[in-house]
Amino acid sequence: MTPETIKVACSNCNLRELCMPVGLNRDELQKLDDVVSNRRKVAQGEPLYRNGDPFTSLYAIRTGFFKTSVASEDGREQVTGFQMAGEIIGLDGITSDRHNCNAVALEDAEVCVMPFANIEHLSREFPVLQRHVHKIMSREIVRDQGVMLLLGNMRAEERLAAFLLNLVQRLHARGFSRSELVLRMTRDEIGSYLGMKLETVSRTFSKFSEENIIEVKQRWVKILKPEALKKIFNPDSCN
Amino acid sequence: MTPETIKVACSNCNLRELCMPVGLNRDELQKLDDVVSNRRKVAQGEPLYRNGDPFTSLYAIRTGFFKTSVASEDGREQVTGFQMAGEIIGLDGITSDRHNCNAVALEDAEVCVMPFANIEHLSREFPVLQRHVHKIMSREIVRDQGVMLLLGNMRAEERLAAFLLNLVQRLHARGFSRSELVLRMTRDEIGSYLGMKLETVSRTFSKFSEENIIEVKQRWVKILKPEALKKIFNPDSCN
DNA sequence: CAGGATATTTGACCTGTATCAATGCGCCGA
DNA sequence: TCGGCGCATTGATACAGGTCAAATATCCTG
Repeated sequence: MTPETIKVACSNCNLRELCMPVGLNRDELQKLDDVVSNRRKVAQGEPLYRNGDPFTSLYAIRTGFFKTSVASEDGREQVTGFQMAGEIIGLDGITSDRHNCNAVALEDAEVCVMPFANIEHLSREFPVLQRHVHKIMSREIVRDQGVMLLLGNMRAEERLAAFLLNLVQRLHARGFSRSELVLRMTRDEIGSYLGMKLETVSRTFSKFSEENIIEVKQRWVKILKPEALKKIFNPDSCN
Repeated sequence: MTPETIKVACSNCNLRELCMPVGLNRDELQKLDDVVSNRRKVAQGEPLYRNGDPFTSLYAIRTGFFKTSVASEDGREQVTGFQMAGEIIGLDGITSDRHNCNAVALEDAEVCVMPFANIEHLSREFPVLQRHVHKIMSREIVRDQGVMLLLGNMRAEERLAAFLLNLVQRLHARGFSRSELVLRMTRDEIGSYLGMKLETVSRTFSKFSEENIIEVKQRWVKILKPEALKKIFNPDSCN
């Protein structure tokens, strides 16, 4: 094991097409290495941070899978997102210098720790990085608004179809299959994200399965008819 | 009309405790004046920007009331927020250099136009401003996640109670009554925001009214028992 | 000031999803 | 290899909120 493989380095990370370094040139990439202070492993089921924790850093996911969630004061949990390799989490903490949600690893994971002070410092020097940070935050806002549309307007089948299409699309961007996936989350967590009960999630999976749109076996899912899913998600896009 | 009243100037804007200038000192405030290129009036019902419009600027609301909304491809609209004086809109446009939602004035309004290039330029010079911009974006993310919790987990009464409490709290921060308000949006728009049908919104208003928690007459609402609303919104906070 | 368009309220009924409950599957540790 | 436990599936039933419809109130315009 050479020092290079141990040292934190965006400049030779294989996620650089998906993660913070998007669009940076070689020089800027070198500089970005300084932003990442170290890596941190998070075991399955363990929190990366919790609601109320002091905010210091953003995290770039190297490996593994996370969920973020908020809770109402009487304990109801809402999953606000599922994050995979190359995605940035922790943005919720900037407003109040404390985290405003929980981030829990759904499988053993490793993240790059990027102290936010470093990010701010460097993005004053590099407009490209500054712009990139702004885009990441804005993208999260747009994503959240898409979830609102889902939760506010769509029916169970539409929600699940949208969810599956979104997941598989993101996985495909990471080199995985376009049609097969292994869910890292429980039916309950899917339900929490989609605003439905776990039984409804299960029933909807079964329904899609009966209609030969997908094949399901517990956490393993194969998408047989992606167009059918798209049509459910967006009735107008038929043909 | 003196030149001063026409010239755009954060340094003597009466919203400076609520808007972009929060926490800036006199010097920084002077600089911030340069960020605002001009003002723009938007008549009731008119869009400030539309989904797909090129993104150039953020907007600080000086007067008036806006709604932002996204739409699914088959035309269903989801209101993603209501914005009032001192709030910043347009953040949705940063990711893709095009706006990703619609912003429509619900009453005659005036906004300060802040070209995003200016904001980025100046926030490279002033860490305080940089931090402030980041906080504004992060706050929007946290707000959106709160809406997800609302849409995913709460029942109609809880949603409307939360909505009213939030509105009246923001209005109070702007010097308005803590208990009386005039809704600037229709039942349909409230319903779209809260993920329920206009009839349900109306019924829920009537229910609160029968229980003497509020008094309603069309758009005019008086909150008689704020604690009762809080209790509905969060069953655990009772006493 | 009249008249039509728009927004709101209210009622009756229906449906999608929640709830409650039982069974089944699969993984992990002893 | 065998329990045991967490997760998933499936069924039966209930209910919150949606849908459809009609009456009423308000606002704008000519």
